[in-house]
Amino acid sequence: MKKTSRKAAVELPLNEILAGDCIEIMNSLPEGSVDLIFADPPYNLQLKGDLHRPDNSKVDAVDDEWDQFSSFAAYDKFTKDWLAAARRVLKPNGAIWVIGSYHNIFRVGSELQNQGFWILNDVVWRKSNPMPNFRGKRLTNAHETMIWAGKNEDSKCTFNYEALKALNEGTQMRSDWVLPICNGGERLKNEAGEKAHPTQKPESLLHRVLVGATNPGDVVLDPFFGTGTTGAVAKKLGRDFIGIEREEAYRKVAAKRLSKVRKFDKESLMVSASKRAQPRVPFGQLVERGMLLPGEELYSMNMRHKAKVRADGTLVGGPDVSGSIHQVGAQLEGAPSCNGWTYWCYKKDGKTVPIDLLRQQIRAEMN
Amino acid sequence: MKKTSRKAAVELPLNEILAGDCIEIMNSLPEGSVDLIFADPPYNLQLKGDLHRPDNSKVDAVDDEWDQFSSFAAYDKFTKDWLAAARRVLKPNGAIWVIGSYHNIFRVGSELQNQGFWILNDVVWRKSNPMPNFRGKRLTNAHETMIWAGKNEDSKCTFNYEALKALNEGTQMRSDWVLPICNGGERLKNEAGEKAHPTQKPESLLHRVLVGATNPGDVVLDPFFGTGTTGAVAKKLGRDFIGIEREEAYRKVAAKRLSKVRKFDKESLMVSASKRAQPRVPFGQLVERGMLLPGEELYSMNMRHKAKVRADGTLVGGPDVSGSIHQVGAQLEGAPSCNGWTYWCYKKDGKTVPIDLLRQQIRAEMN
DNA sequence: GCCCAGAGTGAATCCTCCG
DNA sequence: TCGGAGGATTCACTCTGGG
Repeated sequence: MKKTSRKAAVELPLNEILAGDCIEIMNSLPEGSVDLIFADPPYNLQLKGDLHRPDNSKVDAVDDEWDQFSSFAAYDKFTKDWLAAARRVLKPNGAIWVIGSYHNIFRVGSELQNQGFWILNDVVWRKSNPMPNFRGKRLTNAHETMIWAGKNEDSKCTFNYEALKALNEGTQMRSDWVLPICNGGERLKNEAGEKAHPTQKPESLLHRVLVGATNPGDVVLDPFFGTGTTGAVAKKLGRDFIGIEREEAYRKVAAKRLSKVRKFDKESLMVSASKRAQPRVPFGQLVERGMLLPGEELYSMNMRHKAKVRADGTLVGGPDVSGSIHQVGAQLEGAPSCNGWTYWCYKKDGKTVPIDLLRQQIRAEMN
Repeated sequence: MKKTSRKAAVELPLNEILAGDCIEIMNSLPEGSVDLIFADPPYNLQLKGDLHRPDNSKVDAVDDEWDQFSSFAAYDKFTKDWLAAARRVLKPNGAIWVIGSYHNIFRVGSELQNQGFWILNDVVWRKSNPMPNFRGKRLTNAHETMIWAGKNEDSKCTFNYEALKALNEGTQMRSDWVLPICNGGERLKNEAGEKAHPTQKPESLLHRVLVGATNPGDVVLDPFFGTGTTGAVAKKLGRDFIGIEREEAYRKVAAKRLSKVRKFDKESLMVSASKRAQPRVPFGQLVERGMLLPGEELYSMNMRHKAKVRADGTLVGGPDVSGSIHQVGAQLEGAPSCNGWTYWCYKKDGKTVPIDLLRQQIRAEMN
């Protein structure tokens, strides 16, 4: 761990719910100290009158005071201010996720781009059990949109490709996620038995976000903490969280919820890693260690080319064709690049085997 | 039919492809004369270097001159101008559909709202066969977003609720549509056998839009006509169209295409109706949804082996034994393959129950 | 004519370390 | 900071050609 991050960690109020306005509080936190922000800002819903189901029961609409904005201009100013404060507390390689609906997400997305955030993906949360459209005047509003953006164009954001691929049973995770809405036992109730928050997000959604975009020990900030879904999942997954919430009622519910959450054991938090994380093995080492001999011939995967190993770990593939395993492979194939480890094979007991097997052998010994 | 609409219909250049800049041409058309606009504007992709597939083949990038803008400001001005012209030609109860990706859709959506359009839904086109993310650095970009908006807040826009419900096998049409991308025989080629347009949209998509948002005899305008998918589907469905296209090559391809289209040609309908598949449930979803917890132990059917669940939906069955439920099962049994769904059980109230039960639960929810 | 293996391809903001 | 080299990375579908 680097000294700077250790220092920041000491100053940060970790695993707490901070009371107050998120813009003021974020501005009071040290600059560049947070790995990830997950934000579920007010949606600026402009509902006209009450909405009734066909049986005349009233739909419990999102009409709380905090969700009323007089105009797009006011909402835009609010968005601009909290995004700027959020950007300030992010580490240079930090990222942000914002969730919204068509009422607000276009304003948010535009402002993200205006401030220099770099959009990595927009992600659709496809609700498997949405509320139907009772009036039959529109399509069933069955999804919400999340924007995933880096602090800058060149931010090296965390992306656990292999872990998300594993979550999706071996094929790349797509930008559309099918997950149920939060209800049943997971949906928090207040003392009166009503839902404690109008837009509580499901933990499954946050699980995927945090597994994919953070590592254990990372600091995750949620400026609109609500009932604390972000904090609950962060705690379970061994990430630190900072929650900011203005409403006392929500803070109370969230605090109670978090006190009951336990972290998963360490082994289960390990996640499938990519090859990129493994130590580099120079091809020359195979020759030095006698696994391949100078003068020995290698064959291309497709058996169309061959090349000879030299004592210094380079290959010769013909007149004027020599260099690293990658360079010679690329040159023979007329390709811009080539992974020599998977391209070249050697003869072993009459069979042709990729040289990558020898690298794996060395890597195994290193553990 | 009202007198005004009869008059406008006479003056309008119906079922033609107009050559030139869409802003100028729209401004030359009579005000308030069009029922629906479908627009597929440039996305402003801002691609940098080349991209290669893992097999070293080069991805044919969308690098056409018409998609180049010098800045967000330039793109915003373009958006503002064409949307204003579009709004002028719309009837008071007219509506617009705009399709885009995260590169441009937030700019478009904001400007729609700024000009007074009233968003009715955002609709996600979930591609059943998208291009993967070849470098494994992001999520597969598997969807595009359409915005459906009325000219005003109080526009009475056409919405054929029952027709869409029928297209969706009797249940309300949702805001996410699963449809394949345009390829195969539908994809138009030029004389050289290359794709005639880099971003041709599938007819199935337009079929749903026009069935849901127009009536026979309505006038549909497409200011970025391209190869004329909007016109082709409009003609099949007995709607009138107005196409505007700047590039002569596209106009020629579109004209040829349209000459072959016959009214009530039902091909595109078949595609959208027939696309139904048993949803795949990844094991990882059981973990995300908290049906199984990271750290929890699973037991083999025969009770000879056990394994621990990890946060990314993989199992650990011992040192150097980890991977999917299927892989770990196969490895522990020394078998070439294994159906993890029926092989693994979990403890529930003291009894061991196959995890497949949990999958069935999820599938049941999806219907 | 049928089947199967292999090649081709799609709106994409797609690498990282070391010197 | 920049340039060069190492080397990691793909899903669903269509079409073509050979047997």
